[in-house]
Amino acid sequence: MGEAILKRERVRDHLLELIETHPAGAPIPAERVLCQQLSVSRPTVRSAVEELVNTGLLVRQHGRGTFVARAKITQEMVSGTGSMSLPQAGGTWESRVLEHARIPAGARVGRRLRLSPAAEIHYIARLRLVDGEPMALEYLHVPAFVAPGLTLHDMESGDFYERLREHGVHVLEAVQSIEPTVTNESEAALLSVPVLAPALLFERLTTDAEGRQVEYVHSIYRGDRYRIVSRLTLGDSPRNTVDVQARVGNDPLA
Amino acid sequence: MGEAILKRERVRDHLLELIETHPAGAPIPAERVLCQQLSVSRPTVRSAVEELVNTGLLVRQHGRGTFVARAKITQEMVSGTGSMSLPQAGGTWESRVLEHARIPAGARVGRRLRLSPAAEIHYIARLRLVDGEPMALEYLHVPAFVAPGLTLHDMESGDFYERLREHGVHVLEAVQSIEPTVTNESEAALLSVPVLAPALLFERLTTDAEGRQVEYVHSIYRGDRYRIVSRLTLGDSPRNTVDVQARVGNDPLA
DNA sequence: TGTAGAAAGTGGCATAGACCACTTCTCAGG
DNA sequence: CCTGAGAAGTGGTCTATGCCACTTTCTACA
Repeated sequence: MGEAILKRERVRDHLLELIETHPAGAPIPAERVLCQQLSVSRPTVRSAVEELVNTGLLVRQHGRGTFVARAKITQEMVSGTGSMSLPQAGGTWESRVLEHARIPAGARVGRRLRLSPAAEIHYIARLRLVDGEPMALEYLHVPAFVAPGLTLHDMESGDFYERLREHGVHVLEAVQSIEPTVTNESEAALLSVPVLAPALLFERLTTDAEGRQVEYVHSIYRGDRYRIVSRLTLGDSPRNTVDVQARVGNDPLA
Repeated sequence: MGEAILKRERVRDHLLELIETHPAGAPIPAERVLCQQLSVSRPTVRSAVEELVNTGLLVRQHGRGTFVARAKITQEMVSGTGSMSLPQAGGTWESRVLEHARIPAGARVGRRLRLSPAAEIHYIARLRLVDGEPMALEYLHVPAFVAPGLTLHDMESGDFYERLREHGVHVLEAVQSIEPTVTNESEAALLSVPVLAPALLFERLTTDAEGRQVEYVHSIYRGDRYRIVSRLTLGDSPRNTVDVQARVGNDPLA
């Protein structure tokens, strides 16, 4: 086991050296070149490269080449107490509303929001993009009583939480669940990734100072672009933060 | 894009059907058989199977065959307030102590525990196994003042938190960070997985009722065996839970 | 009757080659 | 000077084939 008998491992180790000695965004030799250098076949090289692409260390681009993945950017999604900012990474975020309706909560959402299934809620599904590239799907559910006159524009704009505060709703946040998952067909289509691509699912239940559930969010984030770090720090100053480390953009060059 | 032109995708879809129609643990046709049935080459079949193995839907066993992965078992790791149980999944857990010492906290750990770098702590590194199979690495750091007379046996046994309570330390728990990572060389060796295998890293900082940090834990869990679901529920009854969904054992049969 | 060994079936690794799709660059023609 | 066509280079997919390693089963011998 000590020696690297497998050619595939030998190739992988060679690639790891290249990755360590090259700056982010630098190209590595073409697959056919690596074949000659290491005296292995192309499928073997491709297999090794694929492994490192899956772990996020390399990036492949069709007619261009293979590159060392760029460093990840840390962004803060939720910060401080009672104030929330929308996730923003090193790029231009925009939202595209896919669906918007005022509907009964239903069993699943009603249970989470502690409403009867017949209670009315605002429902909005939106696609979030960075620099025009799909990044996440968000499904928001807000009880109608929280914001009776909520408009589409209110939910679309980043000022949603400020609007709530104007209504006397002081939000406290609870990240309820974060888990790795894979995309289903519709999610894959909307996010422009393959079916079964790794993704991150989170459910967030937002509570106000009086213990009322004021928002339930269900999100699917592209796993090839995001890493989740969830922090809950108790102690002197209560504070919840969720950092999303994102690698943004297809351009491997700085 | 609508049609499945790629053979690889056709094979994958066929496999997904098999997975849905077969119970967990059931074998799927041999690779060479699938080649004939679907009129594709073996590398193509292998590529599709590999994708589903990576996403955890299939399990391969060398001389035996390929099987539908068994359902995941949900286990509760932390439950209730002020009481903590060690993670236990559908199997026999045991701990193997790798290292144990009373040492200065150092800069990194000291900062987390709010101690001076020179302050003494108990340090213990242990390997956790399920049914004899390595599952996780845990690195515990406990300030010496919390439990002056702490013995190796205390830390090894599951009664650690009860022991603390006897000392008048009422623990409150905060899951600080959960993130996907990959194994480095030493971790891979200890966990019996390949280098760069997917893994879950968490850091846990335990705080008592007076706001003192009483424990800092740094853990590496095998990503091929675990899924993390972190829950923080505010509301009527404050309660933190962390569920670990584990698939245990190599035996795909019930 | 019991056991050792062969045989068959499985996944694991690797090769050589072909063709396609996409990107970039170059160079000739306007 | 600009533009467009083509060449060259890249990764993407697939085939056909061979051999190895591991597991299970069955057979033949003691």
